[in-house]
Amino acid sequence: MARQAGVSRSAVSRAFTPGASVSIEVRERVQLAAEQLGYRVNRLAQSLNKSRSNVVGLVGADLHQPFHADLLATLASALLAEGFQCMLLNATNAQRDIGVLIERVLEFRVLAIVVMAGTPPSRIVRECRNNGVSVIVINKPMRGLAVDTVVADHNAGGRLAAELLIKAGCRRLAVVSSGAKTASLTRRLDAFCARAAELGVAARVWQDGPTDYGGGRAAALAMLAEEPLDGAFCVTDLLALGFLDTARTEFGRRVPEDLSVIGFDDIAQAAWAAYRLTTFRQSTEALTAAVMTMLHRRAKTPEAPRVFAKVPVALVARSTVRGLASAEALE
Amino acid sequence: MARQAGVSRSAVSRAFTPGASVSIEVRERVQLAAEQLGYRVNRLAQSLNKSRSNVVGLVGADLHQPFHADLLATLASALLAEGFQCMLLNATNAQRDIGVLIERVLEFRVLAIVVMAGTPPSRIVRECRNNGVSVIVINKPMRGLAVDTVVADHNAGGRLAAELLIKAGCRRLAVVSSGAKTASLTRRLDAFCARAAELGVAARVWQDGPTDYGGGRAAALAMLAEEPLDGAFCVTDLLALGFLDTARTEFGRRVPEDLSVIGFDDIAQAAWAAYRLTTFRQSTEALTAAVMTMLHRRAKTPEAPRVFAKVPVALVARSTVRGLASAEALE
DNA sequence: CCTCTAATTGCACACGTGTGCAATTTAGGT
DNA sequence: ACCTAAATTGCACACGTGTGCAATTAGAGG
Repeated sequence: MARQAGVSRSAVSRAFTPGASVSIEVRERVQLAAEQLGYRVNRLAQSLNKSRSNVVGLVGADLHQPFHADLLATLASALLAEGFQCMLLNATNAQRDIGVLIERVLEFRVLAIVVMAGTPPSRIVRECRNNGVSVIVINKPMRGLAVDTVVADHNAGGRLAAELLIKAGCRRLAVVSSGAKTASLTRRLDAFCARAAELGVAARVWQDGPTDYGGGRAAALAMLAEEPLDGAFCVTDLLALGFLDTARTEFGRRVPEDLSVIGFDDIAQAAWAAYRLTTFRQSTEALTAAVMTMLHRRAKTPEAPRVFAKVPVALVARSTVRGLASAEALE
Repeated sequence: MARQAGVSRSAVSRAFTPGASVSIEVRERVQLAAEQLGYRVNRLAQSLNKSRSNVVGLVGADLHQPFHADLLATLASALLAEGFQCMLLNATNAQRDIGVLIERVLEFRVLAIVVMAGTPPSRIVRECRNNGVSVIVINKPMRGLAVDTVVADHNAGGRLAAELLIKAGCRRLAVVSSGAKTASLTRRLDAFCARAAELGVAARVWQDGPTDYGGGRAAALAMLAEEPLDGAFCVTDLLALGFLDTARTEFGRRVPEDLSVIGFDDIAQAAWAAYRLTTFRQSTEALTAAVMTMLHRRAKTPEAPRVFAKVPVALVARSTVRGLASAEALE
């Protein structure tokens, strides 16, 4: 390659380095030769040399869930647009799994790791820090660990959900969650219960099964058979859709006349005509933007103190809460 | 590191190479030292040395669509389970976009590239071949290019859909597709039309808008206003769900009494109680398995002739075709 | 034409690993 | 105890790139 262009290897390197000291004549000669030979800079060698690559590890789970898929999509697009590469790690099993996956990606001297779901073992996180790999965690506050964190405002969502249902006249409330007691899910649940209690209404709590359509269905089957609920806050849209479908199909409940339902996330399916679910929008764009900001900040000042960003959620009023019309814009 | 264990650098390398010639004593000593120092083999250097990494590039698009997300999830899991790493490239825009993304990942000397959606420019494909990067394309037969291909049997699905609708008594048929005239979509559409024509029934063709819920909705709004269709084959579940919802909500059609609907893919939402859509299952597991087989074959014999695998689709009979009960198992 | 400065270029080293080759140690058989 | 074969180990090179340092060239000013 250097021979083909009639210059030294250094010249080639400089020709591909923006802002390096090369004459335009040499640069053109090199680029011509590269064109002919199909030459392409070797990122492996490059990264090896500076002992840091431009690869970002994306740790995810449950990609088959719409919200997770959306988050992955917007995050990956943003990273690619800014010149990073994405290494995908989708954990399937447990805690242990996610640890070994991160260890594998560390072998590539990644620039950073973004945790979209699941909890990385703190031993691993510390090891990342020692190796200069910044860690950014989404929707999971990790106490005492030196990681940048971005969370949606689950608390505000949960509280507002309680207010809306009670304002709609519901007095027999339930909150539907899953057996996977994730930080974000628990937060939504607790906020709802706390606010409902403040307003003098008790809420039945369901925490069992998977965090998906089937989980919501199971909750409805179990609870609606026992008592006549008139308001349910499901901590996830998937749970809400399963709950809603089952309430209608198996118990003949009319929504929102007999039963009001609120979800969380605002996945695409929530807007479908069969549901028109009232829910809270957790903006993947906003989360992604916060992540990108943190990434750049870390790149500039690696030793900066950890950052905590909170992204607001927005009520999307559709047709599953009694007396709350679509047109209404509550903040 | 070598010093810490009191051995040569070569010994360290061999200690981490399965089957290399090392005494167990040295291997243990090295592993102990590695533990203490937090040493981790550098894949960049390793790959640079053998001028080939164990990274597979995954080219996708429209990750927010359930089927694509599912395919990505199962594919990534399988690759990770076998020790590969996944680099995610989700193309957002056009043809051009996908080309530059692949070029970027080629700089990492990837082992292979799996195209899950979109059409890679043939110039790039040829370049991959020259660099010993195997290319595997899913659901898009590329004529004259040296790529391994795996496709689902869109043809069989389309034909069977026509037979089922006609057997159910439908005579005013429509087939709903989108403006994105993808190979797989076109294949399903053509097969449906051909079989319907063989059976003496004409089908109105809709090819416009995006390939999602909104596209199906638009199709329903336009067609049902004009003529009283009694059977529709939507080439994608998302299209089908949008079509079905709109037919019910906006036109008061009862499904399947007034109108029979068949989809394609069998995404999770198709099984939901609000829809119970009759569709064809395109198994992401089967597609993934075929890809893995091809990957191994290429790794063993790089110069082997191109392979073409066809994965069968299975009818999932639910409740949107008249007279076709869920229990029925039509092969 | 000379001198001083700035720009360009080449050399050589470092990054961390795998492996062929030769040297050394170990085991095994009599 | 000795000889032969096998196993183990170290040395040195290669992979492709970035960069400090020195050398060379170009340019400008007098």
